[in-house]
Amino acid sequence: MSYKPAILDAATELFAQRGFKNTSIAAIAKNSGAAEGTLFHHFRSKEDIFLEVLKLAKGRIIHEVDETINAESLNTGLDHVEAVINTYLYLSEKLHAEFSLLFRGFSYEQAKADAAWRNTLESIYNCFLNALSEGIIIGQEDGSIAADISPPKTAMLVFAMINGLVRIGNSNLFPVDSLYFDVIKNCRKMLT
Amino acid sequence: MSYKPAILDAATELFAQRGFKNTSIAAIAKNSGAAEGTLFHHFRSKEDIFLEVLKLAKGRIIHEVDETINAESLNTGLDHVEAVINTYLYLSEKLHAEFSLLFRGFSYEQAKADAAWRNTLESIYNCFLNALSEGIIIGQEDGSIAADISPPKTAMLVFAMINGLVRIGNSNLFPVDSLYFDVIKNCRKMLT
DNA sequence: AATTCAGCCGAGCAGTCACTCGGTTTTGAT
DNA sequence: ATCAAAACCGAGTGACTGCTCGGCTGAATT
Repeated sequence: MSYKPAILDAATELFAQRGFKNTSIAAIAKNSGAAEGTLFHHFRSKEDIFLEVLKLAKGRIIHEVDETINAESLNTGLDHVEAVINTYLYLSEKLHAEFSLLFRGFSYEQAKADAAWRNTLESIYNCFLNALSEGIIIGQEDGSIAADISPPKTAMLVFAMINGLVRIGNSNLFPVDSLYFDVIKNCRKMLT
Repeated sequence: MSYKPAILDAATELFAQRGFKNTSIAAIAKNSGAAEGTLFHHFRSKEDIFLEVLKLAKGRIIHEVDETINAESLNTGLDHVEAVINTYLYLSEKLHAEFSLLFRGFSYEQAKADAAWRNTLESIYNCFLNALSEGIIIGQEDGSIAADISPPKTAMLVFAMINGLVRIGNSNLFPVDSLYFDVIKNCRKMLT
């Protein structure tokens, strides 16, 4: 048995809670049960650990999105879009640590200089953006969504709203749980 | 003359660009022209510097909002809401450093345990949220905005969208400048 | 039994950090 | 000119950091 999974689990939780700079190798070692030296047997550097953690998060998020959206029987394109929104809000709680990771600035700093980071982040965002965009196109074909809107642009605006809302909730300044129903209502207004 | 303003200027820029943990006292000293010891003559700690920087940002943002919104001659409540949105998008570029500060996680961590931090952040957010809310109420009275929506809830959703959009732009993953016009269009759909 | 090697350990290293402190210089009121 | 306070300086300190390295362990292979 290897400590690798335990290290990644501990690192996921700590990076999500405290961020990259505030998480020490010593803390990951302690929380995973491994010795400090063991971390560097499995990973090249602390940044390497974060990247692996982010890639795992990407896998989990994309897997859940595929699972949830494809499982539902969706009649119209509008239903499709609403299912994506609900999935995002649902996952922000179910995969709380993974989403918190995405709210940390460190990954975006890395993405500016490193393609591996950039690709991983883009994959996660595109997973939602493309699903929204496709839903809008389907809706425009079946008439449930207005024909005069741009699918990618509107997808980005819908995503900005739900992403912004969850981020505000994550900051603990204002409660946003009670707004989850209103999000759907307002998006419907934007789309029809 | 005191180095205090130069220190706050340098710190604002550095904290905005690199974040709290990645900005060293040495760097602030160098960029401001003061010696390290001088920083601790004017401020109790590095965190104290950030808090003062944040309070300055709060003052600048609130001042600009008052200036910009009150200067315009607004006919309807809907015009009022749109003016707030435009102001937010405009200020996110004009006060770029101050807004970047708000996209850094550090302040929100501090806000969890310290009322001074929490109050400062809440003031900035409420400055926009209240302006949006008031605009919606005026609009409901003059008929330019639908009567069946909740002003504070809808204000929060509009804010989540514009805040989310600017944050996505700030992350450098997707370009969002071309969406600024669509934001207004979609908000109008939500409100009427 | 012998060999091998991935996994594991933790003391130690070199570097960085926020902050202190004893002192000098500048300022401004009398 | 005197003097006290405020401003300023920068070498030094102790705590912490990511990471290395030489050696130990145990299971699999031959």
